[in-house]
Amino acid sequence: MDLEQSISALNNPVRRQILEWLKDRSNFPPALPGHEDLEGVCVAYIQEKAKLSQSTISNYMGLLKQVGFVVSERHGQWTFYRRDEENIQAFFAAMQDELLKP
Amino acid sequence: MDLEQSISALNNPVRRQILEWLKDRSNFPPALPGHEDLEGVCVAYIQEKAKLSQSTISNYMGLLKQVGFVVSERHGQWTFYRRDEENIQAFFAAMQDELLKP
DNA sequence: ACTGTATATCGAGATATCTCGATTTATGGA
DNA sequence: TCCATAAATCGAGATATCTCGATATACAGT
Repeated sequence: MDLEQSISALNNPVRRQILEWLKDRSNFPPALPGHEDLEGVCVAYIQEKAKLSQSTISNYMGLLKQVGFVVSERHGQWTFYRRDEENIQAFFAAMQDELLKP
Repeated sequence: MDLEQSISALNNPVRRQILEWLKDRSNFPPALPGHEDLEGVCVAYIQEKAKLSQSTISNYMGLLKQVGFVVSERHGQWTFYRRDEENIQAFFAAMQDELLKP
């Protein structure tokens, strides 16, 4: 749990927005045939919604993954990203521990 | 409550450290004669502890004030800063509202 | 093996943040 | 009024972040 990097990862409105979107799979288009039972969302769907370049979104997802806010799973040519609720909560716990009194 | 700016303000280890220090007045030297009953800590004390330049710390305190994490009170030539617990908690509430599921 | 699609990585220009020293402003005391 | 001290503001160089297009890699189907 690297607070420094975690805060940095959240210090960007699009990355925060992506984390919000990932709360609910239905924020994205339906899964392609064969992907129905896979958790997570592929990069292309996220990119389409965020309207930033593919490389930017891939980079963003890498950052979010690095600090543990999301996990990725590769299936064929697709990488599926989903939130890691436990780590997100751990971040809040650490943050509050540092910043809230006492 | 501007989340964007608030996160930005926290995206710096020294500023977070200052907020931690301000939890407890005893992290700083004793108040000067005449200041004993004033809440908060003057910029010079914070600067001394943070070991950064006067202008940097003044700037930092300005940022923290702008997002409401601290309030300032002027007494003579001194500006005393102290935490605004209510706003800090409001920040966490907003943050959790945006980032925690559901 | 070849082609096409999805993602990751690289390199770079534009923009923002960090931090400083110098200067300015505000205040208090002699 | 003049000087000293505390804090705020200004201007700038160094460093980091943002975001892109181009390229590389991984995989699937023909």
